[in-house]
Amino acid sequence: MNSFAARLLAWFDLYGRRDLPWQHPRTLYRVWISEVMLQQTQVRTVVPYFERFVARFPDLAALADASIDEVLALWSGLGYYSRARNLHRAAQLCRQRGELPDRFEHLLALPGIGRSTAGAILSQSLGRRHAILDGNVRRVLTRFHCLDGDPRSSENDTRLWSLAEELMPNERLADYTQAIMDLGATVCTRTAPACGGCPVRDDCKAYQRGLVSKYPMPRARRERPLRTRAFLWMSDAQQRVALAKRPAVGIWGGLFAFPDGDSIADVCHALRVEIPDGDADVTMRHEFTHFSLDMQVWCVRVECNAVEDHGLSWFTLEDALSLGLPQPVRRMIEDRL
DNA sequence: GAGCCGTGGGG
DNA sequence: TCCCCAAGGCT
Repeated sequence: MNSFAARLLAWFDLYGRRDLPWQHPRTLYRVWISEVMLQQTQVRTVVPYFERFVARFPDLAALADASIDEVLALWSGLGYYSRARNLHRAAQLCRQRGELPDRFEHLLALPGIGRSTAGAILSQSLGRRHAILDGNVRRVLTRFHCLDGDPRSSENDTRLWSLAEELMPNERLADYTQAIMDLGATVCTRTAPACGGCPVRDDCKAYQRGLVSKYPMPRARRERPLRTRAFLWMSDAQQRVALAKRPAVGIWGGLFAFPDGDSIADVCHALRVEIPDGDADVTMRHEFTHFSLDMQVWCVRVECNAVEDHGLSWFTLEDALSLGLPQPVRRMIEDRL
């Protein structure tokens, strides 16, 4: 075994994380769910979602047989909702077999599973020898080799994948995969890395050169445009709220939200509702990765039979909270309760 | 291949 | 307040 892997595994035996919920039991299905939830999402955020999800869908058949609305409801608040739709689709594709495929190429062919996630699933659940390249590994190896430039560039991407493959041992692959992620998450952190506790610092080029804080170099930054969108919160006499299911593609795909449009006049015209006077009753800024959204919300009282047949459904506020809702919509409804 | 897709937390 | 980005993948 190469010394990198040996030192990392020895460190893992002392300091690695072994109490994560998807490690007990560490089945193909549960690791799959966890890996998809963990895409671009921190462990702390995922844990409660994972617990609820596998309690409701304990196996692949349960997930495949569920409705997409129920799947999205359990995903509500976690973000990147195409992950939930892909998870559901993949479960249905594997429904007849009753289990996920255990071959890398077949796993990779499923929606929502890329090279890194396929490798993580097989190495962690079955101990197969596949590398991963997530944000943690990317940061660790970028420092270890002092890779210059944007760590997400295609050039560095190719380098990092081959480095990840080279450093991989031939045994204890489940532990190794967990170990290199744990190192990135707990020692080789983005800010204030704890190099004093790093098992491979003697061979780390950035540490040797005193340049740990310089790596990874900043990504090419792109500006975040501001968009404005009008939302209409309609209440009827029983305090119920009208929500529309959003199209599957685009932001908040498949979730329930207040009907929206470029302007409040557009929204009201489409619903044949009288346009309210004045400015929005509530304005809130919601931040996405690639744009900021000013949500302008007008609240109106209407008779529910006046706006039916426009793809809207009426819910009590309590019932609405059990739907798949965008987080800001959930917050607004919670505040009103 | 560059843009799209959520949300939360740290500094 | 603002910037960064986290167990990435899809188009």
